[in-house]
Parts: sequence; structure tokens; C-alpha cells
Amino acid sequence: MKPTDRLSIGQLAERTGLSVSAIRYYDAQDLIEAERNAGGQRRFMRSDIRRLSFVQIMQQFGFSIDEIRALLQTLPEGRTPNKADWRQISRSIRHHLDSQIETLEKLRDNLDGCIGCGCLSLRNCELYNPQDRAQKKGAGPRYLLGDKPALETR
Amino acid sequence: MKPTDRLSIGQLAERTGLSVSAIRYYDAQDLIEAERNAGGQRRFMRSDIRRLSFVQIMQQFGFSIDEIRALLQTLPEGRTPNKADWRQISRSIRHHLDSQIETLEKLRDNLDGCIGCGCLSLRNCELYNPQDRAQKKGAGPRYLLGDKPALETR
DNA sequence: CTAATTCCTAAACCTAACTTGAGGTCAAGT
DNA sequence: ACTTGACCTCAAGTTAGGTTTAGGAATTAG
Repeated sequence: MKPTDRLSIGQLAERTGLSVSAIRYYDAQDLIEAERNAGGQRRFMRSDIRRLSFVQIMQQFGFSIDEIRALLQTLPEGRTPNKADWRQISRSIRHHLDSQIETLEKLRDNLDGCIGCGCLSLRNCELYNPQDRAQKKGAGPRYLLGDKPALETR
Repeated sequence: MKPTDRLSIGQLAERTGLSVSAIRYYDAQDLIEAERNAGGQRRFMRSDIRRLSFVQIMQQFGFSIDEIRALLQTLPEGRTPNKADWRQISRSIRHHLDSQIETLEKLRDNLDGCIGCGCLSLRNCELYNPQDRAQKKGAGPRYLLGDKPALETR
């Protein structure tokens, strides 16, 4: 198999673990671009395996198709993407990832102290939502999400 | 406001930051139970603020409505949930959370070494997908997802 | 050459988690 | 009493990310 060989959609599906229909969908969503052969069938470059791997990974990270397309579009049009290009993408991903992890850790750490103690069960947990004062700050379960009462300044 | 007071759906919405329609939806999905007044309007207990906060938090964690309902149903029917009840719920949540965090961290750590170096850009990155040998292992972007080549046994 | 695969498009369908709209009722203030 | 705003139900619509189906055309194996 020469590097000039093109892959059919079925082959690409096998290599990426995606379904054929998903790849067509990604094509329609402009995440990949396919050449067409004489008979109108899609032909993909081998580098599309990596491109689709990237798509799958980003989905794991919680990125939407739109966001992934945006990331991919920062790649250069004509030329081969270089280290700097990927580093650029990598930076925004790390950012997103770090904040996701931070949120989860914050939630987890509060979980033991707050849900674990039975806060949510009844009327009088000072820690979770003292005297219902939380309402003054607006809506939502603020304390568990990082906007904690002064008490627990740890 | 006495502890015996009940909240209207609008008041509950204000206190939780949820929309009225979302609360009706959760009611229909049996995440909360509403009493009805003489005129047929929903009346909620103040503890439902916490219940809905819990729902919102669990959604942040990536739990589906079905999963949240299951968690809530482990709470006792007649009696007030106690420490042990919540600790029980807390345990399954931590489990879920820890693995979520672990996955994200693994992905993040591989990101710098792998995407950051330009692996996805072209043909010859031994680390990412040496000689395309990855195909033997089945589908998907395995290496970045934890199934790394022997090289990097760190 | 023929049969079995694979591929094509377009349109419909699917699930989750809600929102919106229509048509009507209830509650609160004056 | 009246008006306004909050509520009610039920059905349909919405978005994301695909899958399924129908009816054909192209490719590949023998």
C-alpha cells in the first residue's frame, strides 16, 4: 500500500472504528473533505485516519462538532500543519481540559463534606445552604459549585 | 416563612435557577413529587430546592435523568434519609467522578506529548501510531486513550 | 460476465432534555 | 368585579449527533 493510495469510506471506518454513516455525517459537517473517484465514491487520504482520531478524542473531551470544526479550521489550508499549528490547537484544548478537571475536582471535594454528611436530606445544614441565604446570590446550587459560604475558607 | 409553607413552581424556579418548564419536566420524569392545591397547582416542599440542586449537580457530573432518578430512588420511601443513605449515594458518585477525572487527566497528559508534537499532522510519528500497526488492535484512537505502545511505559 | 459487496443520496427516524404554543384556569391586587 | 400575571395540560417543536431505509449505481471476486 503506497502512501498515495486512497481509502474508501468502508476502509476508513475500519481504521477509525467509526461507522460509515458517521463518517458521511462528518463529511457533511465539514470535519473532513473527501475526494471523489470517477464513479462518485468518496476517497480519503490516509491522514484522514488521524484527523478522525482527533475528532473522536475531542468528543471525549466534551467538544461539540462545531467546536471541533473550529479547531480544525485553524489548521493551514494549503500547507502541511506544523508543530506550531498543533501546539496552537493543543493550547486551547489544554485550557478547556484543565478547567473541566478543576470543576470536577472541586465538585468531588465538596461531595464528601456536603452530600456525604446528609446536607441534602433535611432542613438544617449550615454548610450547604445556611438559612436559605443562597437565594440572595441568584439561582442554582452555588455552594457546591465553588461559591462557598465564608465559613469554610479552606 | 414557616417551614410548613409550600412553594409554587415559580418560586421553586427562582430558588433553583431552573426554568418552570424544566421543573414540570422533572416532575413528569419523577425526579420530584409535587402536591397539588385546591386549584390543581403544584406546591413544593422547601426540601425540593435541595433535591433539585442535587439534580443539577449530578447533571454537571454527567449523569442522565435516568441515572439520577435511580440514585434518588435509593433514598428511603417513608422516612427521612439519614447520613448512611447519603453516604451510600455519595459513594457511587465518587466512583463515577474519580474515573471521569482519571480519564480526563490521562487524555490531558498524552495531549502534550502527542498532539503537541504534531503527531496528528503527518505520516511519521512513531509514538502516535507506529507504521499504522494500531489497526491490529481494532478501531479507534487507542494510544491517546490509554492503550499506549510498549515504548512509553511510564 | 455475473453475483455479491460496497457505495451513493435524500429523507425519515431516533434519544435526551427540554422549550414553545395553544387554549384554558387560578390567584392576587384594586 | 375585573384585570393581570402565574399556572395548568397536552401536543408539537428543537438541537445534537447520528442511524435507518429506500432505491440506485459502482466495484470487486470468481
